[in-house]
Amino acid sequence: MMEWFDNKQQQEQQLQVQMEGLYQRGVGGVLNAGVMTDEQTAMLQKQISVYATICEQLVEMHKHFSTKPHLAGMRFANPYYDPLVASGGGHKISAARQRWSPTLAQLKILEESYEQVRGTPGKQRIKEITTQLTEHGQITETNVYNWFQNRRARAKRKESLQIANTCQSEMEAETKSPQDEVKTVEDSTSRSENMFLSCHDNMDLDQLCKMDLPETLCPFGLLEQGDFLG
Amino acid sequence: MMEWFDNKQQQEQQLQVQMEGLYQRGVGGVLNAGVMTDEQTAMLQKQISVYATICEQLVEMHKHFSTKPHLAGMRFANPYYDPLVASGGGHKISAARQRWSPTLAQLKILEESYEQVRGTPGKQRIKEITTQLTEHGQITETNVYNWFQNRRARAKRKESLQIANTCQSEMEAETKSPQDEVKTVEDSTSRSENMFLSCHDNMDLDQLCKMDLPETLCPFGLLEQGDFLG
DNA sequence: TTTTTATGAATGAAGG
DNA sequence: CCTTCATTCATAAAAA
Repeated sequence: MMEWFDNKQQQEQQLQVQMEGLYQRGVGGVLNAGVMTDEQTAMLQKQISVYATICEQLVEMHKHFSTKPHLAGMRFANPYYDPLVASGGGHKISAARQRWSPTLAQLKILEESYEQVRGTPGKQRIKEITTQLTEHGQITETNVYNWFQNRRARAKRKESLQIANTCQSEMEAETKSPQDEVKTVEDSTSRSENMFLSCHDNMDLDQLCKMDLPETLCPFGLLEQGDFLG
Repeated sequence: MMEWFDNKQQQEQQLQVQMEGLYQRGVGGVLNAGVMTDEQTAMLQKQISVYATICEQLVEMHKHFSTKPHLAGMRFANPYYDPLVASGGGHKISAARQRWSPTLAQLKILEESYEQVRGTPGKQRIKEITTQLTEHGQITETNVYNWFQNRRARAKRKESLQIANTCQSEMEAETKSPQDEVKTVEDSTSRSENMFLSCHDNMDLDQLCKMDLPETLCPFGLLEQGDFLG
């Protein structure tokens, strides 16, 4: 793992050096009658190939997500997400997306409603509550629906966790039931596990490479699948 | 901010690895050219700029992508189907995921099929699609069936909510309670639609073009917005 | 800051 | 078909 990183840095340096000659000629926007060595040319080819390959993936992803109806329709519902509008300033996209969060007044009503109808929220009931909560802030039926879903699910989970813990306490440190272990570490494990897996996800390119794409982007051809493994 | 940088470096590492692979393989064709004309060099610079710019976007996109195994492909979430692991022999990482999740290629096909047949796919059609999708990853007919069921149901629900929500937003635009300040950001425009946005929206290519990124990848600098057309 | 927690939201699957 | 549940993802808020 570490030697791989060092190797990477070494290559980066090498790449940097090779680029310098080119860069000097290219500064200022006007090209002098410079001559590139074979090495430099090869380096450029490699770089373009790499870029092209990754770009092909990006194009596919973008195409794919653009064809999602619910996403496509959403884009123009919010001016901030409209490319034509958003291009005005150097805004950050991340700042724009903000998930709903109940106000204190809303939360109070929600909790009361949850106590009343312990079981099913009911579709009509959702509408009622939503209408009521609208007076205390922005809210949608989806928000209410999700809130009840999560509220019930997490109450249930907490309860089962409680039982599991008491059982475990009674048994002391004798034998740990596999069930307890699963439930205890469930949430905390998921994140780190995903982080670990994400490293592999970076190299999950074969699926994307299978998709047919125009070859106009790169004159040197695209990378083969085996090339990613080194 | 910091996590973005880390992710960026991670992506760079991946890039280097890919380049290394290419380097070892060697690039045929133009390698022995020797001298390039200014026109060719300019073309190369332009091309690299284009690729680098898009790749920078990919880096940003990766931040959202890498933590979603179900989008990147389930085979890495399930070691059994990972070629790298499976071919390596008895090398288990952890308990495999129990729930099916479509790979990116599968999703693409599914969405296309969904667009084609708006109604119920039919048992025979399901079989066809399943067979087709098998080439892109582990999948069963039940998975396909469920996917279509959910896809249809949620599209329907979202549509109805969409209408109700826009009407609600219009009515709320005039009477804004001070409680809303908690949720509102710098833009005064009503954006209750944000609640419906998924993380996929961050991957919008148009949006990613707006982001400012370091110039480490490309020695010729990144393209401006208008440069994509030329 | 960085890490942890709480929670809104997305989604595969099951029940009716 | 529709609803509901269980799990997971992602992020805002809180803690360290």
